[in-house]
This record gives sequence, structure tokens and C-alpha cells, in this order.
Amino acid sequence: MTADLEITRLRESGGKGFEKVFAFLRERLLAGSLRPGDRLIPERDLAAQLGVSRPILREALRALTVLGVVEIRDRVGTIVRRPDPSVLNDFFTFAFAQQSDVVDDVMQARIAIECQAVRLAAERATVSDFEKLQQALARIVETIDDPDGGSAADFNFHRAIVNAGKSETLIVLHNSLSGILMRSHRGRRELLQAFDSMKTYLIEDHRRIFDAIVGRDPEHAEKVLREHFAIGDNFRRRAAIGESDARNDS
Amino acid sequence: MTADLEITRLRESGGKGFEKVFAFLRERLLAGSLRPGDRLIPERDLAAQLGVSRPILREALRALTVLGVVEIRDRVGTIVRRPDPSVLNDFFTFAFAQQSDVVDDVMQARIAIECQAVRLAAERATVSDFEKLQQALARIVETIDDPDGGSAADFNFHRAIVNAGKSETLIVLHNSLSGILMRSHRGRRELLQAFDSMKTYLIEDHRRIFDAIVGRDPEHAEKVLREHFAIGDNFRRRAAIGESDARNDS
DNA sequence: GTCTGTATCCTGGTATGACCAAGGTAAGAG
DNA sequence: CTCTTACCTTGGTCATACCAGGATACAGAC
Repeated sequence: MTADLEITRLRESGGKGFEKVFAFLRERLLAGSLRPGDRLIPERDLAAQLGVSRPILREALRALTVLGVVEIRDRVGTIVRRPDPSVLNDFFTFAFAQQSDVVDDVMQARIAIECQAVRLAAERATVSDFEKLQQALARIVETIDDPDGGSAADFNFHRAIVNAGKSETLIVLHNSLSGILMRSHRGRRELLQAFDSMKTYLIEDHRRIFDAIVGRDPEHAEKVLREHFAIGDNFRRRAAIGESDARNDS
Repeated sequence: MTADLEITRLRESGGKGFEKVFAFLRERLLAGSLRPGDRLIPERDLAAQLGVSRPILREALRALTVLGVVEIRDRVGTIVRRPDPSVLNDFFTFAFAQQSDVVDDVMQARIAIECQAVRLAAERATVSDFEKLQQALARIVETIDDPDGGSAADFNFHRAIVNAGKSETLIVLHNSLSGILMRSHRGRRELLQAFDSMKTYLIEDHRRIFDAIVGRDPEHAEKVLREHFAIGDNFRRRAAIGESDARNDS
């Protein structure tokens, strides 16, 4: 009805059914002729217009669903969504999951994100952000002896930093990367807790980062955060190679 | 009939058919009980074992296909793939495409990635990387008066930096982000070219970055790169707001 | 005239069965 | 033992049918 020309042209275009339908919808979505909030015409009609059967059309719609660009609402219709970045989580998990050796590499990306975010945080953080950071900091102190709670608190603090940076993209990426890292770090946390010096380092470092943000000093904030990661990396290395040197196991 | 326990449990698990099948496969993929190279059992059989019809199963398989985790080979079967990070490109494009106001935000992420990558590059770059960087640099000089070629050369140089960082994750992210930025920056390039001072800045800055990498100085490399981005941002701002004030300035 | 309850229609969700084309493979020919 | 060939398997697609429940319009009550 609206775009018969395009559709007709599509019919002859290459592709094996699913491919052409997917390509068609993809193009429409990227080009913007289908905008968030729009409701697609019913599956039966759309399938007919595209010259494919309903199952095939549904394959394409499902595919778009997992990409987060459309939402199929039961007994309502298919509506175009503003892509929810949270699906990135799933995707990253798939993309990097199996390869355990990639963890260190993913960590590099996390460092990249956080170092940029902490700079932005130093510039953009609101009082509300300060409060959240302080709460997270307090939580780190409270849970310093609890491996599980401690790692959660640590994560929350770092997430608060990124949130304070007020960059949607950085937040999304950080979330996704954190998901991967959490999946595989489970085991190492206890190791880290074995070092006594670790505890003071954890608290001191985070406090310094917090201070730098509050002090509105992007340069210094990044510097401190980088050192924080470097030291953490050292601990990790010590724990991995020879855990004898600084072990405090009672 | 191999994994009846799991499957049976699945049957009762929540979900509306597609959901449960997708969740089932997803879990198998992530847990690693399905590894890259494995071939799934035929659709008909799998559908029967999972207690769904073939179209539904195919919806799930297609969904996994667009995520790049499996590959459906005509008349061969469904094979588990090692996820190809390049699908991230598609995904990012979808995720950030329409919202043009997000471009500046995506830029923050690109800066984050590159600043980390340039540090790694200063540490890890090989002679081969140096050569590629130098070629890219030369290309920038050559194409300094050509808007199209110039932006391509610029992009290539930055990509060479990230590649020299030898971090798969950073490379993937950078590629994806660049894709988004290229999509929407097309128009602005000419504007930038309007500034004469832009040309010298482009060449000088890139050379300084190159020198810092060759000099194996991560700290300085990041600093220079950051300045490079800041200056570029200034130009962009000038071009955007009032392009009269500093036009053809000296 | 307005409100409300109900019957109907429309929509997605799913299942079934069938047909096609071509890759794989094992049986049969040489 | 090698090569050809026919068959079986497998994904790709289609057409049809049925279900359940949201949306809605219409009819009846107030």
C-alpha cells in the first residue's frame, strides 16, 4: 500500500526468502522509513506483500527481535523499538564467552571505558552522583572481608563512576564488558582476598579515585584509576603465578 | 534421546515455545556443551525432541544466526560457529543508528578505545605496525586536499593505531564505533576541510602521535592523541556553531 | 445521551504436512 | 579397487488450520 514500488523491486532482488525479507526490513529500519513506535502491518499481510510465507516472515521478525530493533507483542502487532542497548549484553556474552583467554583482552577494553568515563565523571558528575559514589565507597569498606559482597561492592563503585560520566555509550559498553568479566572472574575473587595488603589497597585506591572526581580533576582521576587497575593486575599476576609471596592464609 | 533430562525439564520451563527453545540453545551455547564446530541434529529431530514445531525451532535457529553463533548450511546442517565479532558492526549500527544526537556520545567511546589502544600500541607495536602507521601517515599528507580521500586516510591511520595495540576486543569495538561515526559524519568532512589551519593540524598531530608510539612512550602517546581529539572537537564546534568567526583563519 | 457489557474481529503463536533442490553416501557397475 | 549412480538426508519454503486473548464496535441498560 505505502511502498509497493520498493516491495515489488524486492521481489526480484536476490536472496533466498529469509535473506531478502531480512534485508528489506533491515534497510527500512536503518534508512529510517520505519521509525521507533511504528507498527508493522499484520504478519499475514506483510508476508503476502513480500511474497513469502508467514513462517519465513516470522523468522525475519524474530531475528530482528533478538537484535532488539522490533518487538513482537502477542495479539497486538509488531512494533519498531528504539533499540535497547541491553541486548548488547547478550551479544557480547556470546561473542566473547567461550574464549577464556580473551578475558585479559576484554579487561583492556574495560580499562579504556572506565578511564574515559572517569574523566567525564570528573566534569559532569552531579551531587547525586557524588552521593552514590560515596555510598558505594562505604559499601566497599563494609564488605572488605566478604569475598562475594566485596566484589559486588567493587563492581558497583566502578559502575557508579561510569554512570557519573553520563555517556550512554560508555555505560552500555561497560555493562556489557562487566558481564563478561564477571562470568569468568568468579573464581579469582577469593584469591585476591587472600592478600592482606589487598584490602588496604582496595579502600585507599577507591577513595583516591572518589576524591579526584569530587575534586573535578579529570587528569588526576584517570591517573589514579589507571594505577588502580595496574595494581590490581599485579595482585592478579602474583596470585596466578606464585601465590606464596604475600599469602595470608589463616 | 540423548539428553532427555534436560529437555524434559525444559518442556515445563516457562516460555512460549520460541522463548524456551531459544533459551535452551542459548544456555547450551554459553555453557559450552555446544562448541564451535559441532553440528546440531537435524531440524526435524531437534524440533521433535524439544517438543516444538519445525517453524518455531527455525525461528530460534535464525535468531542465533543473526547473532553469529550458529551457521545454517543449506542441505548440510546447523553448525555452531565461533562468533564472528564483525556482526557487532551490524548490531551497533542498529543500536545507535537513528539517534543522530548520540554521535557525540559515541565519539566519547571511540576516544576511550583509541586512547587505551595507543597506550598498548606504544608497548606492543611491531616493526610491521610502524610501517603501516608510516604509510597511513604518508597517505594523510598526500590526500590533505581531498575531502573524501582525506577522511579515509585519517580513518586508516587511527585504525592502524588500534591494530597496533594488538587487542582483539579494542579492535572490534573500534571498528564498530567507527562504522557508526562514518555513517553520520559524511557531511561534516567538507566543513572541516574549509579551515586552512585544519590541514597543518591534521598532519602535525598525526605525526606527533606516530612519534610517540615509535618512541615507546604510552603516557605521552595518549596525551598527544587526547589533544588531537580535543582540537578536532574544537574545529567541529566552530564549524557547527558559527563557521564565520574562524574561517580560513591563519 | 452516556455508560457498560458482550460478541466479534483481528493479531500473533503454533502445529502439521507437504514439496523441492542439492549435498552425502553407500550400493552397484566396471 | 575405482568410479558412477541412485537414494536418503537436510535445509528452505509454503499453505493451511486452529487457538487464545487484546481491541473494538455495537447493543442494551441506566
